[in-house]
Formats: sequence, C-alpha cells, structure tokens
Amino acid sequence: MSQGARDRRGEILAIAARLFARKGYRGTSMRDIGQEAGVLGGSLYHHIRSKDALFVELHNAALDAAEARIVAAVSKLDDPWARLEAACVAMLEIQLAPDSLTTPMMNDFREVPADVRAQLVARRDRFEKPFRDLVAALPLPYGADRSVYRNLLLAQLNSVADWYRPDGRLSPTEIGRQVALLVKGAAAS
Amino acid sequence: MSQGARDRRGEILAIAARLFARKGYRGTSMRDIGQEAGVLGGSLYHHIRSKDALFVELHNAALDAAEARIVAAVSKLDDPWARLEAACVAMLEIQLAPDSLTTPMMNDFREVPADVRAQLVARRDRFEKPFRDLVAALPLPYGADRSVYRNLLLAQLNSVADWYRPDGRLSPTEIGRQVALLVKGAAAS
DNA sequence: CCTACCGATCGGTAGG
DNA sequence: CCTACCGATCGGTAGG
Repeated sequence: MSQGARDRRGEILAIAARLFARKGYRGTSMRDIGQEAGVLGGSLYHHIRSKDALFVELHNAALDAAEARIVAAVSKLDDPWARLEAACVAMLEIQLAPDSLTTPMMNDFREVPADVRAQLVARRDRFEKPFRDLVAALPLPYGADRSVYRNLLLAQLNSVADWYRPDGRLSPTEIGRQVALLVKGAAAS
Repeated sequence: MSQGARDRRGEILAIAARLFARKGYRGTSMRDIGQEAGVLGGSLYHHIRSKDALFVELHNAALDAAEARIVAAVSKLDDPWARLEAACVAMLEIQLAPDSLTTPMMNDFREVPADVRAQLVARRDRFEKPFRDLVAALPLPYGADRSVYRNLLLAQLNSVADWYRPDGRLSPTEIGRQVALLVKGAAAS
C-alpha cells in the first residue's frame, strides 16, 4: 500500500470516528462519511470492507490507545489512590481531547447489530480490567461492593463527554481529579 | 374515545416504551412495534400521530411519573443527606422496575432528529431541577464543584440500568443506597 | 385494522 | 474514484 493510500485511509478513519462519536452508529451513513471525505459513499469500499468492520476497527483502536496510556500513567505510581486518580485523569484527557481519533462516545451498544455488539462488549470487558485491578487494590471499608463501586466509577468517567464544555471552568485533568476525589471520599467515610 | 380504544392505546404505548428502551429510537421501527401489538406498522397511525410524537410522549410521561415519585419520597424528610438518599432510591426503583412504562433508558439523544432532541433536553433539564436543589442543600466542603458533583451523581443513577442484573446480589433499593453513600462519603472527606 | 402503495434512504456492488 | 444500480427497509398515507 502506497504512502498516499495509507494517509487517505487514515483521513477516512478520522472522519468516520468523529461522525460516529457525534451522531452514533445508525445516525451516521456511509454517504455522510463520504461527503465529508469528498467522495461518494460507495467509493469508501475501496478502503474498508463494511460499515460494521469500520466501526469495530475504530472502537478497538480507541480502546487500545486509551488502555496503553492509562497503564503507562499508572505504572509510575505505588499508592493505590494515586494510581486510581492517575487513571481517571488519563482517561478523561483522552476522551475529551478535541480532535483525536480516540474520542469514543461509542457506547452505542444498543444501536449496533448483535454480532458487532458481541465484539464491542468483549473488547470493553478487557479494557476494564485495569480498573478492576485498581479497585481491587483499594482499601475500601467492609461492606462496600467493589463490583458496584467499579461500575459507578466507570459510569462517571464515561458520562463526562456528554456534559463537558471545552470552554467551561474545569479542564479534563481537573474533572478527572474530582472523580477520583469523589470515589475516594466514599472509602474514607 | 371508548374504553377499549383507550386501553388499546395504552397497550401500544407500553410496547413502544419497552422496545425503545431495549433497542433505541432508531433501532425500533414502527413495524417492530406493530408486530408486537399484533398489527401492521401502518395501523398504528390510528392511535398516534408520528413516531417522533410517540417518543416524546413516552419520554415526558416517564419523566413526569419519576419526578412525582421522587418529589414525594423526598418531601417527608428534612436532613439533606437523607433527602438525597431517598431521591436516589426512588429513582432507581422506578428505572429498574421490570415492566413499567416508566422504564426509560431514553438517553438516546444523539439518535433523534434535532427538533425532537430539543424537546427531550428541555424536559430533562426540568427533571433535574429537584436534584439541583438537593445538591444545593448539601454541606459540601469548600472547593467542591456542585455542578460537576450533580452531573456525576446523575451519571451514576442513569448508568445502573446498563449493568443491573435482576438476579444479582443487590436490589434497586440497595444500589440506590450505595450511590448515596458514595457521593456522601465524598463530602465527608 | 388491512391492502397497497409512496418517496426516501440505507449498505453494498459491478463495471469501468 | 464515479456511474448506475440492487434489494431491503424506513416513516407515513389513501382508501376502504
């Protein structure tokens, strides 16, 4: 594959990622993607196999990149709470970056065909493993349900992209710290 | 309108609510709704004006019922933390009830036409007012951002329907208490 | 509530 | 990368 073709494919992936993030899987047609790329919808099939495969590829690439950055951010630290905070900050810095291909918002699991959904769920479960480990290492009080705790933590992180305003008072980093602070306080009470 | 017709309409609304909750707005066709109701898709238009209007009606009815129950649950209490906990418990009991028309999961804002979305957002903003008031009354530590705090709280409540298992260890009531405990601990730290 | 249909849009393909 | 098209499906309607 030539350099130009590889770049072209990357452009198309970036465009598709942005549209999927903004309008969802079903709300984004191949013709929409083609229009932003300056070609007709059918022409995209020279670069991709199907809409499903495109979506799965983007989803996996986003989670790969996010997971690598989170693991790296955490590895330098020892204290369990510091590690959790670093993971929250890293995740939000990735998820709220304005232009990256990694911007997911791909929690559209209900919008997607069943066989695609199975792949997304499997990849997401692997993605959540670092968080399971982080939460497992926390000194939570007796009676706290670590499974519920982890789900509530991830729900907070995933929600931020829905209400975050780039021109707001708080940066992604600061919001990440607030999330960590919130779930940390719970353990201290 | 006759008694039979009113019941029939209610049946159709309940079916539509369940399908929208499970498959999303775009993932649910009028023909899908018709099939579960035992009629063809076109026949539904004797009872409703349009798919958009049906969705908005269901969404508003769900939020009306939820808001009324939450306000009632809270009104008997004085302590700000007890009021917050009661609101969390009431919200989850409603949202996780297996069969009610009130089961939303209608956070599909991205799936919906722009003019419909504007209506849903406006109604949701009103719905969140009790939570704004509840959070405003909390004795949070200096430096806590009440707006972020409220968003994170609502994110937790809205997420539960995605991972709750009816046969799991915790009941909706117990999960509601865990959410309240988590956000309360944050203030105590 | 059905039959029979409308115009629009979808993912995808053949052939150049 | 385009032209020209495919079969399927969509929300919705007329007329009974």
